Amino acid sequence: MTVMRTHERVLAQIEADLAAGRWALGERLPGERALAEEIGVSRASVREAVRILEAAGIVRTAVGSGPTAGAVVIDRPAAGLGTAVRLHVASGALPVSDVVATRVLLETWAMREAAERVRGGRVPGEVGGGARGDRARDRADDGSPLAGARRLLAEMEEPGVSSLDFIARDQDFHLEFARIAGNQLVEAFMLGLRGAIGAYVAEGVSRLPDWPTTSARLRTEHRAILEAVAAGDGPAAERLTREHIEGFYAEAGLAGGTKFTEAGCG
Amino acid sequence: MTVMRTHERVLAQIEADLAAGRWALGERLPGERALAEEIGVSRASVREAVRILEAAGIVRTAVGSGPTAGAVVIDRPAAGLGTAVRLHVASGALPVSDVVATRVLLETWAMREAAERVRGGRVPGEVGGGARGDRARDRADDGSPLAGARRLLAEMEEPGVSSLDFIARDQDFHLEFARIAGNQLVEAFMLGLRGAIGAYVAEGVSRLPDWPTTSARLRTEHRAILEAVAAGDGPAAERLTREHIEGFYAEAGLAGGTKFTEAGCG
DNA sequence: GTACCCCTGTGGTCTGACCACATGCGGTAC
DNA sequence: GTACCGCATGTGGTCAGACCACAGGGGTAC
Repeated sequence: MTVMRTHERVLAQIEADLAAGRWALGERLPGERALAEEIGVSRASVREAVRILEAAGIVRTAVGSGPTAGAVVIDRPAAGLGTAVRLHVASGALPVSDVVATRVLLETWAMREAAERVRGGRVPGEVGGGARGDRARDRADDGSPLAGARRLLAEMEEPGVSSLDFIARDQDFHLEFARIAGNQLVEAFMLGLRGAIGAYVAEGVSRLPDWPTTSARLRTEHRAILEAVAAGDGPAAERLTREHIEGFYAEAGLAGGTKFTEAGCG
Repeated sequence: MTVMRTHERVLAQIEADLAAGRWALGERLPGERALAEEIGVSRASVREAVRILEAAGIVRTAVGSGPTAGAVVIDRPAAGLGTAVRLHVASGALPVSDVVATRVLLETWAMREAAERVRGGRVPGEVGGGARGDRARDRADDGSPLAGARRLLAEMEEPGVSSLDFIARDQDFHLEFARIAGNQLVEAFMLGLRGAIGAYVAEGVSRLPDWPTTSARLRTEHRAILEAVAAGDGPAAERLTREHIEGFYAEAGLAGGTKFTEAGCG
């Protein structure tokens, strides 16, 4: 039995308190000084534990005074997953192709699941996942679970939209179906992967020979995917999504979908 | 533009150096004091950055002297992913049911991909993934890519094997196919999920009414999966795996997720 | 040649201090 | 009574310096 380091003891204590429900989402942890005295360690050790919590997306810290200051319990699993993936890609041990292949795997699953849920009427509500609050979801809900996706699609089809704006809407479009699929972990992981390979995607876009043509094709594919989901056709949604993503990465020069195609997942 | 905090600057600097290949796998970072002076910050800030790297599975730290001491660059993405998932489950924002569903998703993909790769003869080598070294893989290689899986299967079928040993072999059995599938990120994520819900699985096993009967069924299912992979039958491997995992969680009372969360976190 | 011991460098931890910041209270001017 | 202003307060952020335990390696005594 090895002796725990001090910051590990602090982390374990906080984790246990979290599991016991000591703090709800949005509530504040005690101050670093108070926490240090409570556990009987130095403030530096508490800070190291808080750093890990922050990197994992469990808390966010802010200076100052008032209810928004201090270490607030949040829920951003994507932050932690994305950080870990990004660092491993940077260290060179994790190939980008594996990251892309994993993204394809998750996205195709999410799209198929979303279609099945639309058909079965089991679409989660807007706030069903709790106060995730990663971004304002202020779309006007016309009653359809696909209203958000349709709005993003319309924004992507506006004339004169920049490639950066297009990519951002594109990613939100994909993420919207992950939300509909109703698995928070998959949604978070997709968001994390997106952050980890965002730089590579942007670089790939800059190398595209003809962006207007590419974006037009992407718009057509998006609409086909949306209609497949709306029709509840899971297999079609999955196939279209796989072709959509692999086609983009192939055109952008990021080989990664090839292996997946050969695997015949679909 | 917000000003980066000091430990974030340190982390960004180290990440850039990692991406530039300043340190290879197994090499040591400069000492904390040297790093602090090099970047022009205090040692405390360097330590906070190192904590994040350590939690992400990028480095491991050790005291003392010699080549093994200090912050050594490693490659354990599962550590970071598992930590983040585990903390979010502890905070109550991430339902165990989502974690289980994600595990099913990844495992069925890996099993299908493994089958396709076996058929195509594209099985990665033993050390293809680099010095991950999560566990000794000392099986005698008889030339078949499934030798490791067969050995684990044989160990699970030995008379008198304890339930804990069985579960450990079971998880290694599943992980073996993730390795064959050749996606390091999927393999790492499966390992991380396993760590995050390991305690819940152990508890579920203890509640099983009849372990000998259950384990006998699991052995039969394992053998069927192995043969499907060996035959290169991806769809069959995927179907058998899904039934295998979902059947186990259902029998262990974890299918609902909600009930299980109450049992584990209450 | 061997066994021992101390020197050195590592991370681990603590203490105490100061800073920047955001809030909210209380005083003040009108 | 109201509106405004400024400082007290508590927060995280950062730093400097110190001491400790630990593991290795080289020098020394035999």
